[in-house]
Order: sequence, then structure tokens, then C-alpha cells
Amino acid sequence: MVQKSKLPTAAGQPKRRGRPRAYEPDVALGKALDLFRRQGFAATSLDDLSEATGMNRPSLYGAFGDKRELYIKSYQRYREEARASMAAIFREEMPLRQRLERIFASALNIYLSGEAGPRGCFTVVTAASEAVSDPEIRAMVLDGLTELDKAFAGCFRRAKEKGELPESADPAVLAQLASAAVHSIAVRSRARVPRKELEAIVKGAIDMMVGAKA
Amino acid sequence: MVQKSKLPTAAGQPKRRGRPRAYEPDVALGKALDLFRRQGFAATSLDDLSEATGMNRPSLYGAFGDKRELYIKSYQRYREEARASMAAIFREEMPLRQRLERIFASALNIYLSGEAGPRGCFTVVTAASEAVSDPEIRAMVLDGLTELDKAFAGCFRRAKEKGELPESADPAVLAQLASAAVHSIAVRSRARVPRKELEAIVKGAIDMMVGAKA
DNA sequence: CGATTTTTGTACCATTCCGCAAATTAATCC
DNA sequence: GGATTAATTTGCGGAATGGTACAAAAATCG
Repeated sequence: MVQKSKLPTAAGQPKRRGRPRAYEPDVALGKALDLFRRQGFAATSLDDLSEATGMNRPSLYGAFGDKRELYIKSYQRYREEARASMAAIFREEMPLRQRLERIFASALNIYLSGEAGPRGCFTVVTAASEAVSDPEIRAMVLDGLTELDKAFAGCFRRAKEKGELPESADPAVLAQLASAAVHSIAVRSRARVPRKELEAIVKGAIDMMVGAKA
Repeated sequence: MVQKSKLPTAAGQPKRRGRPRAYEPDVALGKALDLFRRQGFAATSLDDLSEATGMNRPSLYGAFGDKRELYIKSYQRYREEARASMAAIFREEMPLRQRLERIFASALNIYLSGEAGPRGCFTVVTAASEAVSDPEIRAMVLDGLTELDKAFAGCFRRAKEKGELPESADPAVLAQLASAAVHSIAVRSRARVPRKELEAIVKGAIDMMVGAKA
């Protein structure tokens, strides 16, 4: 009896008070993310977003705030998804080469999926563009870039400890090179470079990194 | 007397017929380029362009066509400038490491200059974004990407012939790696990563490439 | 000077843009 | 059922957008 009216968020049905929502915030945010990713911030209008999400503009506003806030929330969502798709690969135990192959394959999947052509990387394609003028977005972009660097650095450090890389190898440098390969396929995918070519680039980069002596 | 009225483009003063232009098309296009580069296509309004170039909208339209045409002409101009700044470096004779250093230094200068913060790379930051939906821009982006790849490949091929690289080195693979490094600093510069860090990335990449055995 | 040509300047049009206010609907609580 | 709460719908308002029509201006040509 004590906490019956309180803590409605914990249990199964929140039993919210007013009119129920006609949309699922999660899927709506996903649709918004798709749009922003394809068209960028400025080229995406609230009408576009409204149509894609099925929510009319006031509902959008009420749920996510103004256009910029929705953009930022979309970007956060993108980063969470990207992180999730990579997390397992970083956790499991496997040889360096295989780990790199799987990470790049995951990145390619993210960049190349989408019905209306490849979608590319949110960070590289649209967020980086906004980053110059918007400090908050810039901070997120920086965070995204360094997160990838650190993840790769962790890979190489572990591989070095296991003797898969020579003692002379510098994990930080290798990581920035790996990140660079990711950035490059992100850009190229946006120009509709065919998957085969991107995979060839990935293979070349991996060969270079696992055979690294510098 | 024969070609007096004809061929007015060749000589010093064209002696054009009507009211003289109040602007210089070249510098106006430069201003437009700056804007598009900083803000992208959609976020740059004709009013912005009009103010930056000093031309009013009808003049803009008369001189360059509509907004998209102006964008494309700006991008062409950018590519010409970038090519020009690199051309000398590719022409001269010098050791591989020095050539790479100068190429990357030139790229950094292009990306980091600008009063209102770093401007990044037109191809990577804004054109790649438009490339998904606009075939003409996509073709230009693809051309820009492969041009850089080929230029780098030429460097490595020459270096290999001069014995600066082992026989096992693959110029095409190294070139894509070098391009990737360029793409990466282009993205990072947009997030205002300090020059020092970008230079460190460049140094790491160069060390890797000139010491390449793969 | 007058005719011609080309560019400029002002003003405008039709759309689209973002954000919000007001009224409506649908649920729960008592 | 009535009150309350929360989300929906409609529609507006003011600004900004891309593009253009039209007249004034500034040059050359005859």
C-alpha cells in the first residue's frame, strides 16, 4: 500500500494517467535517426520527421523537444546502437585478425544498410558537419572519435600482450590507423562505393596492421 | 580590322558591351565556397551567399545559376585549388618520407585554415553528405576520392622503383591507407581536434607507411 | 545624343519552415 | 459519472526560404 501510487516506472504496466501515446518513442526515435542520418540536420524538416515518425509536430515537440534536441537524441541513440553492436566483439576472446575483421564487418553493415542507399556514419557524415558551430554536438563527436580510438587501442594492447604483435608496435598509433580506415569507408560508402571495394580496403588495412612492425 | 569586333576574350580588355560588373566572379565564388564549406548546402541560404559575396540574389543567379549550380561550381573550385596546392609536391623529386610529410602538411593547412574555426574538407564533410541523393555530386566526390588514391599510389610506386620500399609493398594498398589518414584528419579537424594531435596522427601514419613491409 | 546591351537594385511571390496555442480525445482516479 | 491528467489534432503566425519580374543604372556603339 505504501508505494502503490509511487514508482510506477518499475513494474510491468506503468498505468499512466492520461491519454495513451499513439506511438512508441523508441521506434519513433529510430525513424528520426534514419532521416537525420540520410539528409543531415538542416535538410531534414519537421514535416519530414513528422511524416516519418507518424507523430504530428506538437507530439514530436512534446516528446523530444525542438529539432536540435531531437537531433542530439538521435545521435545518442546511434552511438548506443553502434556501441552495442561492437561490444560483444570487444568482449569475446579471439585472435587479433579475427577481431579486426569482425569489427570492420560490423561497421560496414552499419554504413551500407538502408533502403534508400547507404547511410554512412552519423558521426562522420552529419555530426562532424554540425560540430564546428555547435559545442554540444562537437563534444559528442569528439567523444565518439576517441571512444573508437580507445576501443581499437585496447585490441592492439591485448594482442601485444598475447604476443600477436611485436614489442615495437604502438597500440595507440595502430588504433588511430584503424580508426582512419573506419572513417575512410564511412566517407566512401556515402559515395556509394560498392561493398567489394570497401572490403578490399578493409583487408588491406588489416593486413598492414597485423603485420605491423613499427 | 578583320577580328576587331570578334574574339574579345583574348586581349587585355574585353570591352564588354553593357553595364560593368560590380564584383569579381572569382572572389565571389571564393566567398561562396567558404560558406558552403563551413555550413554545408542546406544550411547555407541565398541570403547568406548574397551577403558574403556582396552580390544581390539576381546577380548571383545570373552569374552562377541556382543554388545547386553554385554549390557545384564551388566544389569544382575547391578541387582545383586542392589539386594545385598538391601538384608541385607530386612533381618535384624528393624522398618518399618528405613527400608524404609535405602532402599531409598541405592537407592540414587546407583543413585548419579559416577564421571561424577549422573548415575541414569539402569532399568529406559536405559533398559526401549530398552524394547519396545527388548523382552529379556523387560523381564528383568519387572522382575526388580516386584522384587522391591515384596520386598517393603514384608516390608509392615511384618510391618502390627507387628502392625506398620493399618489393613486397603494394602501392595501391598503401595509397588507400594514406587516403584514409587524410579522411581521418579531415573529420577530426571538423571536431576542432588541435593541430598537434592531427600532426601526431600524420606522423604515426607516415612512420607506418614508409616502414611498410606488407 | 539616342539606341542597345548588360548588370544592378528593389520588391515581390509562393512555399516552406519552426514553434506554439487552443481545443479535442482518451485514458485513470475518486 | 465527474474530475483530472496527458496526449492528440487542428491550425495559426511570423519568419525565412529559393527564385523571379521589373525598372533603374551604367557602360559601349553608331
